[in-house]
Amino acid sequence: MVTTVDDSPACTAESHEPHVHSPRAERTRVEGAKLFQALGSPERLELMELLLDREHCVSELADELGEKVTTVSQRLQQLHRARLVIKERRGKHIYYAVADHHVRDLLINTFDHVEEDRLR
Amino acid sequence: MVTTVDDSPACTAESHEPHVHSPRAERTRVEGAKLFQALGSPERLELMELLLDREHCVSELADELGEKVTTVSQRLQQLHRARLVIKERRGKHIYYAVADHHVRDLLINTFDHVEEDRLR
DNA sequence: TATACATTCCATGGAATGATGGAATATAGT
DNA sequence: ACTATATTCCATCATTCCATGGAATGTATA
Repeated sequence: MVTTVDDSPACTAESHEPHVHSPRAERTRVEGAKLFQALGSPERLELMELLLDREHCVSELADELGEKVTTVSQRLQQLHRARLVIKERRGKHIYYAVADHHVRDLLINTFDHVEEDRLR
Repeated sequence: MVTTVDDSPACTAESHEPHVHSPRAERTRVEGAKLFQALGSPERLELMELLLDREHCVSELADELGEKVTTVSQRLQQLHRARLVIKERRGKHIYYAVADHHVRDLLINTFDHVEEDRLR
């Protein structure tokens, strides 16, 4: 059964119900899309997963994943552009970490959701 | 300041701290990535936004957005493959709706997050 | 300042994505 | 069965994405 917010009459072929909609700003969609797009690869999700545990520097992540440093750096920058991670230089290293608890929750909820979806 | 879960010693150039990590299944990342990837475009987000209000049939959405029906249909199928929407045929029309409250929450939280991020 | 190490910048080639038109399928009404 | 409407399927073409190598930048230490 399809769950809807209201139960206004369905559209007909001839004339569709005029739909009053209070849209988010175009910019919200564009930035939201960037955020989702950045999370839309298993490789970058794996980085986020490691960062959920604790901060890591670039070379450490590259080691742990068996990837080239430049590759990992590019991925991290993508996540950083989407404001999903923050970075801080300390000495020779640059440490990346999950940006905030919103992002943390978003990831954990989504992982849980996907895993529980599999049981049904 | 970078917030971390623990405060284990930082990595050094010579030897990185071995990092014990209980990873999610590879499949979780792959499916999670598909979900995020599907949401990773302003056009598809606009569809989801309309569907947050109520269910819509394909032609209705195409009308409302000024897009070709085939284009909208393809976008909807992508969202459907990622289990973000469900569909139901009633007569000549096929109605799409947001899959469940998890998806609804995910979208609303993310939109809010992006909008409030802008204020800082 | 010279050297080593960590990270980023930049250009490139190959793969994946996405919009689109036209054909195919499904459903309802005559 | 025939017609009209709604949606999807399929192939194509242009765009975008992504990993990678090599150069450049930044930092610490001798």
